[in-house]
Amino acid sequence: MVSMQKPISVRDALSSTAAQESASVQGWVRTRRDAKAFSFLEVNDGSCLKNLQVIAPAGLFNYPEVQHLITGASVAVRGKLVASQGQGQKWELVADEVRVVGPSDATYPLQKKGHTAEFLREIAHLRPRSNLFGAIFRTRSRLAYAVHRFFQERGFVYVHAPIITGSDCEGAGELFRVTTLDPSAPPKRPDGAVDFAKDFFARPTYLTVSGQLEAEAFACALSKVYTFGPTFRAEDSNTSRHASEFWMIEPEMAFCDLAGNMDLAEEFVKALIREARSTCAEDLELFGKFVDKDLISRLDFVLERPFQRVSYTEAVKLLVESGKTFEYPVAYGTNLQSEHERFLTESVFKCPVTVYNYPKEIKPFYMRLNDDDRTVTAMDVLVPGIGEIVGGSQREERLDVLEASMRRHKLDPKDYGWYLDLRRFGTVPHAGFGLGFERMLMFVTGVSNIRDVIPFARTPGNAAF
RNA sequence: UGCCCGGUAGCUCAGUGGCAGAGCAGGUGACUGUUAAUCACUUGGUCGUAGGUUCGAUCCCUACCCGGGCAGCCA
Repeated sequence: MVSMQKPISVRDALSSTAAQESASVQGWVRTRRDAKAFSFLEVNDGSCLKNLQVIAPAGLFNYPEVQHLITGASVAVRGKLVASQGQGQKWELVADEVRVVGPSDATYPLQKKGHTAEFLREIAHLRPRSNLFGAIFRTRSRLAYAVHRFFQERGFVYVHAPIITGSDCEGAGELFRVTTLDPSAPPKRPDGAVDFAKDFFARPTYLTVSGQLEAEAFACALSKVYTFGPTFRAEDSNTSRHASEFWMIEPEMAFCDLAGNMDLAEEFVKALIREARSTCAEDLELFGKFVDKDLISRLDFVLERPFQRVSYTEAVKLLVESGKTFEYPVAYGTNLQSEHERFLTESVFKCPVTVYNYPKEIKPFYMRLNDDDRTVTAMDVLVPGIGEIVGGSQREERLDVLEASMRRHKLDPKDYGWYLDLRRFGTVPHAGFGLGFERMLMFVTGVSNIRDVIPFARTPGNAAF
C-alpha cells in the first residue's frame, strides 16, 4: 500500500478525458487472456458495470504469478492510462506494477459465463461481484437516495418509526415476537399463561409491520412526514414478491385527502423511475438486455402517461364486462385477486392503475369512511408484472366514526388510546400510503424475484448469511 | 400453507431398467492486441436423502429434504 498512489475508481478511469502518466486502480479480476508479450486483465471494482482492461507486460517481475491470476482474485495495479489500441474500450491501463492482493482458485464459484439467479442466490455473499447483481445494488442505492431527495425537496420530515412495537393489532399480517424470555422455561402466571410482564419491555412486543400509526402522530404535528425503514411480516408467504424483511416508504400528510394522496403516489413512482433512467442508464441497459427486453420502453411509457384511476366499483364492472373467465369469479364486495389486478393493469389499461374507494368490509379500520357509508378511501397502485406496489388511504379523522370502525373490526378502542388522542385534540384530515421499496426496484430493474433485489433476503425457512 | 415442475461433474443441461455424457469452468500445451478469444489434450460423479419393487434402479413407486413457478396473506 505504501508504494501505491491514491487509487482511482474504474469508473473514473474509464471516463477519463485524457491519458494519465500514472494511475492506480484496485479491484477484482473478472477474466484474464494471454497475448504474446503480455496478459489482458479485466478488473472490476463495482464502481460501474464495465471492467477496466489492464495490460500486464511479460516484463513484470511477477509475470508468472500474474499469468496464474484467475477470476475472483483481487489486485492493485499501477501504470499508464492510455487510449486503447483495441476495440471495445476507450481507455486501458498499461501496468508498471500488478500486485496480487488476494489470490483466487479453481473453487471460486463465479465464472465469466452467465449464471442463473437461482444459483447466485445460494452464494449471496459473492453475487454482488456479478454484473447483474452489481447493477441491481447500485440501482438500489441510487433509488434509496432518490427517495430522500424526493421528500426532502418537498418539505417532508424524515421520521424514524420504531422497529420494536408493542402493538399487535396493526392489522397488516403476522408479527415476529421480540422477547428475552427463555423459550424453554418462560415465567408463568397463576393461570398458566406466559407472564409477559416479566419480559424485557414488561409487555409483549413485536417487530413492526408498519410505521403508519406512528407516522400519523408525527404528521399531526409536522404536517408532512415520511418513514423509510425495514418492515417485518411473519407470514408464511412463498412467492416471488414477498419477503419476511423488506423496506417500506410511508409518507403521511396532514390536511390531505384521497386525491392528494393519489397524486403524490403517482408523482413519487414516476420520480423514482425518472431517477433510474437518468442516473443508472448503463445498469438499466444491462437489465433491458438480459432481464427484460421491454423494460426501457415500458419505463418510458409509464413516465409519459398519467396513471389510470378507477374506483373499485368501476374496476369490478370492467372485469365483469370483459367477458374473461377468471379462476376466481369477480364480485362486488370481495378482494380483487392477483389475476384480476394483473388483467386490469396488463390487459385493460397496459399501464399503472390506481384503484380507489373499496368496500369498507375488506379494508382495515383506520381508512376513512366515505359518505356513501359503503366504501372507504383506500387506494392501491397496481403495476404490470408485479401487482400492488402502493397501498394507502385517507385516514379516519372523526373520533366517533373511528371508534365505530374499530368495534366493527372487533378491536377494542381502549387498546388505541394514543391513536385516538390524535382525533381528540386538533384532528385534521390526513392521508398516506406505503410503497414497497423492493417491489419498486423489481419494477425498475425488471427483476422478477424479490429475493434478487435485497442484499441478503429473509424468507420463510431462509436466513442464511 | 395448498397445487404444479424440478434436483445427474464447480456451472448449464442431455440421457438410459443393464459399464455415467456434452458444453463451459479448472489444468497442460499451441496460437494470439485479446475482449464470453481460438485450437488440441486433460482432471473432475454418493445421479438430493432414506426406504421399496426388481436378477439388476440414476431411471419405476413412497416418504422426506432442497430449489423454482403459481395461489392465498400484502408492500
